[in-house]
Amino acid sequence: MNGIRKGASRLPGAHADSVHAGVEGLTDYARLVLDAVAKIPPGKVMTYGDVAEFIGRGSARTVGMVMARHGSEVPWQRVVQASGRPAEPLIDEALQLLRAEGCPTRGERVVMARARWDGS
DNA sequence: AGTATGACGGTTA
DNA sequence: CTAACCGCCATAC
Repeated sequence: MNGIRKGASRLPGAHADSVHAGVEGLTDYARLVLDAVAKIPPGKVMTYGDVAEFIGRGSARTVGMVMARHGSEVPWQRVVQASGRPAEPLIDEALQLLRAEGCPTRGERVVMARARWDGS
């Protein structure tokens, strides 16, 4: 329904789409990602791909980009790779935080079968 | 308009 | 298990 998407209802002078950012200088997409991550319950995790699917936009890659820039504002440790392993530069700290909140782990990875959150 | 990049994911070897 | 490849898509330039 409705074809209008961009253009219109935009302040004159603004470039367009996601630029101009409303809060914290975040793009609309970044807000969707961070909002989703903030909803993951303690002890549970979502993969980058899960988040993209959950918000219906982007991909695992694009979610990773948002997390790299603004992840510090949310429970970033609850977003892991599909393998259950936290992203490269954060493995140790992420595992430490996850174990502290009761997330099941084995070695350097989260036991996805038990900790993966479906968004319910 | 295009090109390059990246806290990814899945497949194949 | 590791490594290479390709698809993915918002952003930056």
